[in-house]
Amino acid sequence: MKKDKRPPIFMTGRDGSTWMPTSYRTHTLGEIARGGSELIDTEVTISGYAEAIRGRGAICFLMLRDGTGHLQAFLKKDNLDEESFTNIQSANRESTIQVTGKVAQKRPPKVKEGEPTPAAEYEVVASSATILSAAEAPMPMGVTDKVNVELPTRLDNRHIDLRRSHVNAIFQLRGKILQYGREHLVTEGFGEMNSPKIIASASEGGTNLFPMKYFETEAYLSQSPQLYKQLAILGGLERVFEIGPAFRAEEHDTYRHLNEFISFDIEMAFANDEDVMCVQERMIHHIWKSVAENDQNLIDIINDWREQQEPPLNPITVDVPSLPFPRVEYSDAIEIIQAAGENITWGDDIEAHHADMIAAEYPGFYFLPRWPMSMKPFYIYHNSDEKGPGGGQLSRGFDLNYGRDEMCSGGQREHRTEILIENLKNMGLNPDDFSFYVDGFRFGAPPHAGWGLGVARLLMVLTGAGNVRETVLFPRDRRRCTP
RNA sequence: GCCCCGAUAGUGUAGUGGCCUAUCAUGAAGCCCUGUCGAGGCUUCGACCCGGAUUCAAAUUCCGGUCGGGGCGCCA
Repeated sequence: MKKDKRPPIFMTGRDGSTWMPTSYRTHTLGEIARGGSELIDTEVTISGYAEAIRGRGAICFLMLRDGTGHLQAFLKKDNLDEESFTNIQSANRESTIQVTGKVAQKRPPKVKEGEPTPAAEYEVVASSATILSAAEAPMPMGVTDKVNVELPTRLDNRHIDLRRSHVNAIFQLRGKILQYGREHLVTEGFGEMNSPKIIASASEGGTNLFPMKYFETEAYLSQSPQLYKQLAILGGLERVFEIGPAFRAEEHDTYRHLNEFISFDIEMAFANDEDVMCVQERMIHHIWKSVAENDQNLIDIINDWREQQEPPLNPITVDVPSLPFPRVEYSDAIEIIQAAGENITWGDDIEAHHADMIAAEYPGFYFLPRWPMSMKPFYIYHNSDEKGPGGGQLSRGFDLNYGRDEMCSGGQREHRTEILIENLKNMGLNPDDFSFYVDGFRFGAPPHAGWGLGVARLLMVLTGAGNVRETVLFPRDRRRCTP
């Protein structure tokens, strides 16, 4: 490609980041669209997807889209060779096209008398143009068409669905959530780790695992990094986090469950449940605050789309939650649900429709600490003097909810070996099966706590998505294993 | 595992036994116009999931199948 004559100025990416010019473009579309006045008469090379190709005469308007925005290229038959002109003019939408030409201000549209003239817009007047890759027609689904496309069709064609601005924005925001989350944990001294996803046995019990063949023996896909995070803590890493997949072989089919999901986990030594709840609320606060400060453009893109729906959806807003988040202890939650007229007793699970009742009093994020020990896994800690109203043993396990939906569960972990073994027995598990884990506690173990947060569910809250499949690029559910 | 629901052009839909040679939008093909502005105008193309049954007549009713959707249960 043509070498840019500019000194090394960097392209501007979509979020103010610097993108180095590449062999296929000297500028991004967003850069020219936003900073066109500085670039007038500059020769540029741009590349993108053809979003609309209009004009069948001696002129052609080519609307291009790349990862940073949209820009029109103006092609005039006289200005470039006839073959390229004809090819572009008859190209299908979504073909990828490269254009070289000079930046110019667009001719202002005709406005009715009395109406204000719109802000100046820019375009590239093509001197040459090439189809990099021709798109076939028709598309399996439209990118800019106004027809609604159903989720299964979108997921079957996710690579095309992702070209739609609001879908693209959701996944850019996902990256931001992880970035800001990491950023925050690092400032609190956490280090990133990875645990194995191939495991020899059910690490916790309680959920169905996907069996797999590991050479000659049977193995499973990991349901959670839980036990390995703890082993890292026992080994003295003090503060760790992991962002990685978890697999559950449950045949559920709801808007919030998937069989493969990304869990954002932490584990922290010399800490209890309250300590790690504080880490979590500070982290979520940091994520929301950072999105509000830096990424309103992505929220705006989603809102543009929501406004165009029929009927229009309410705009989403990034409301930075105030600290601390409410703590609604399990026993109090049961009372709230009972007061709402529901037949529930201490020891019952709090289901989604129950959570609605709590959410009515505590909109937004709230913690549900101090669940009954009987409802929590064997590795959750308890103080024997902490009892519920009927005398039931309380645990130091907690959930984080947003509205009706569980975002996270966590707790202080049992670090006392004898009690750990007792818990396993009480829950009908054989301690011998967990020796690799239990033995870790025999040689000194710090009290510790941690949690696991569903990234896609958090992204649902941030983007207003009504289905977790919206916030996972290639979701794996009961029926879907492709693409 | 349980309970509902659905399947019509590439996409999204209308359709409740004959008016269906199947609606509309979007799309695609072509033409006209045009420095266009989610451009506009005209023409054309393109579909009833599969098998069986009822009926003079089935996209429409019934049975079976396949595929899919929603909810619940289950689920650190």
